[in-house]
Amino acid sequence: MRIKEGNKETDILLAAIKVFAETGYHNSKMSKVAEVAGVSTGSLYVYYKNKEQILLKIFEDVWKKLHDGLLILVERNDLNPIEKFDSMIDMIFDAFTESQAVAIVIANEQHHLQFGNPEGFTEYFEKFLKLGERIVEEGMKTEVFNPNVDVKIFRHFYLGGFRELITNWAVNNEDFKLSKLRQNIKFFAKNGILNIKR
Amino acid sequence: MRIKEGNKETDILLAAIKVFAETGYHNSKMSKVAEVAGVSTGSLYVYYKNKEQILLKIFEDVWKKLHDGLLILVERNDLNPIEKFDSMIDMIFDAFTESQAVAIVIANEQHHLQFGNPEGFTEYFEKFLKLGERIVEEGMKTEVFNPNVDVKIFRHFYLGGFRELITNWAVNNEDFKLSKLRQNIKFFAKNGILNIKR
Amino acid sequence: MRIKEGNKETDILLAAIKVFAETGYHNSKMSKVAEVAGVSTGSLYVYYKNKEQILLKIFEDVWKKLHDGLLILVERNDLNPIEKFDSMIDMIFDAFTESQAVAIVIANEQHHLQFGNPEGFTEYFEKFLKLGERIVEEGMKTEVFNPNVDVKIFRHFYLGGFRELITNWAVNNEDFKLSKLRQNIKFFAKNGILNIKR
Amino acid sequence: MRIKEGNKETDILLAAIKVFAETGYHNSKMSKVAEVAGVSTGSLYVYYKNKEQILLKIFEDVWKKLHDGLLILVERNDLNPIEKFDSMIDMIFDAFTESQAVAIVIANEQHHLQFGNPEGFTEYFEKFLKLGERIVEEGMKTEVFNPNVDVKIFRHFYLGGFRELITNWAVNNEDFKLSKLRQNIKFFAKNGILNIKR
DNA sequence: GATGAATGAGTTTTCATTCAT
DNA sequence: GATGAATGAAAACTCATTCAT
Repeated sequence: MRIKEGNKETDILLAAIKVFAETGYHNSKMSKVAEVAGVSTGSLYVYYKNKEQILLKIFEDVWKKLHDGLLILVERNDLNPIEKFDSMIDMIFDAFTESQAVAIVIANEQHHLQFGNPEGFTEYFEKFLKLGERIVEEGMKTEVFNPNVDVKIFRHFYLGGFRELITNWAVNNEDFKLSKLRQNIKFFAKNGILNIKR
Repeated sequence: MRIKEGNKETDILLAAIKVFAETGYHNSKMSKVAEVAGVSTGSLYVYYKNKEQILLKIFEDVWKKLHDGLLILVERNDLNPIEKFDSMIDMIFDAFTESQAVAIVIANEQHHLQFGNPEGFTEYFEKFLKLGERIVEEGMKTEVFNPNVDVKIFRHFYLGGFRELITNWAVNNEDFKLSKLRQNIKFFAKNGILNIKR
Repeated sequence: MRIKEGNKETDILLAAIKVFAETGYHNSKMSKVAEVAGVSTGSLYVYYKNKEQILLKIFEDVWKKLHDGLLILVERNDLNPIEKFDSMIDMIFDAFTESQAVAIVIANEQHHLQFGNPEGFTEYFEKFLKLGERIVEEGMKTEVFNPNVDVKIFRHFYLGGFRELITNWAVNNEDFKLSKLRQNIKFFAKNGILNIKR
Repeated sequence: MRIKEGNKETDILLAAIKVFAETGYHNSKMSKVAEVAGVSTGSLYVYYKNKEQILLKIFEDVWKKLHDGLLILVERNDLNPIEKFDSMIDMIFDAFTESQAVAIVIANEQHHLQFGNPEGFTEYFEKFLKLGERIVEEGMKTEVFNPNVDVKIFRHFYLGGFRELITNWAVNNEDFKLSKLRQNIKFFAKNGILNIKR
């Protein structure tokens, strides 16, 4: 019997992330996940009810981590809204650049999962978005952010932009330098493309 | 449920868009596409080599149309870069809001297709992006757009934002008014979120 | 492509009866049913939704046939209750001795199916029993049958006896001569139920 | 849900009877048996070689007990054949009504086991039947039972009737009163077999 | 003896694709 | 070109059984 140093539940999750990122969820075989995890196919089902539950767990972990981080950020009194906004972007940035594979899986499967499985999809995603909105709304109150902007539209827009960018980085990571990416994203979000002289 | 235009090739494509949008490409059955198109399953294979070719054709059509439109726009002499930029956004906006089903399919399957099938994926997508870059670069030369911005990063970012927004509109179309959406997108792209007094 | 003279739906059913009788429903593989039927496994699912539906169809056919036959018998005016009772026994007898395999399947799987699947189980079984009760009750009215007997108990008892006997015949058919079996069953049944004045 | 008698071997057997009766042998999981017995799955295999052996043990116990009881009955000199016959029916009746779960398991699985596993099946069943035959044959010699009846046919018939009735009682026990059932069965049996001079 | 995590062979079912008509 | 019955490879999932602890 094979003895792994690690924890099987985690091994399986990491293997699934890798395999799903490489082949896409629907084209990934459970047998491949088992092989990469170094366990039998049966063991997959000891830890996860089925294939979809593994995918849902990947999302749960990511969005919970981001949610928890953002929750702390939101409640800090020592930062002004712009600083919070920048920190938020850093946080998301770090979360997705930490693992390219996770970034790819999130980018590829979020829609399928979110809209095809509304009940099962992690609550943390929506909560995370709400926290992001709060930061923006705080900034609107102090008028550092434009109060005429629709927050919901803004959040979708920037999250989508973010996601696209990170995925492209994850797939073709030689194309972008991360530091430049991070800097550009912050700049776009705040200033747009117009060349305003200030 | 039957979509009947008289032309089988088109009927099949429209049926596929509808079915793929509803169920997702991987969960859609060819037999369902045939049923909706009002043809036999055998006929599907008279007009398309296989399931994936139908999906590729959907993308080909969308991106070719956008590319062709943008090509004309780029070469107009009567518009300044900002006007061209606005027109470009309108064009993309119209393309995706014309058919919610197409918008959903594009949003859901672009990654799978683009990265899982690099050879077969339509050349018009990349060409379309290049044309968009040209408009931005023109604006940079005349310094109405910020020349320090990385064009590639910018294009991914805004396209991603766009996509996310449109998909959410397509899925939950009661949430957003299209006119407001269009106006907000233009505004974000150009001005960002900061409340600059000008 | 194999061309069978017969009808595939019937071929599959006959094959299933044979295989289920030999191995028992739960130990029978669909691949074996397909092989015996001379079709591919896929074809099984063209004609039947799943394995259980095949089993249910076997029961449906048997009990419907018996029900339909008994319905005609019940309504005949030219026979007295004893004659009807004898004819009923002949009818059941013929139905089960016609195909040993069917007899075995019925004997082995009726309980599982009937109590494990109350909604899906054929209505004809219960209707058939009701018709049998009517014949007995008619005989009770004219007092050729003992009116103190509980008809429901009687019907279960004799049907169970019948079933057991036929199954044993089907499995070990050298042990019993059919004619003797038939004669004995009639004798038991009537001498048990007849209201003999002593 | 836990059945705890202190003796693991017995706990497991009782749990298996309960689970097999509820779900049917083939649909019952060993893990469920272990859970109900309040032991680990591993312990199941300490006391029984495999799943089938548990089932066989259930049958062994029932038929051995009936055999042993009938053996004593057969050899009594103080009872005439009719009294022995009545006592036999009471004995069988008591055995099966004592535990509804056992009755259901016997009814559902006897055929599978008996014919699918002729070597492993308990010898006591056949011995029990032989003893029953002896009682009937004794009665035939003294001509209280009809000597023209085939004893083997008779035994199958009445045992089958019995089984069917008891199972229906076990599944739907509100339908029949046990005392009435017992009385009816005795009546059917005797009035079918008695050699009445008319 | 007791445990229960791990196994992996085994089975049903699905569905894109084919091809004889 | 049009059909749709037939195919069969593929894959998710199950669960009795084992065995290191």
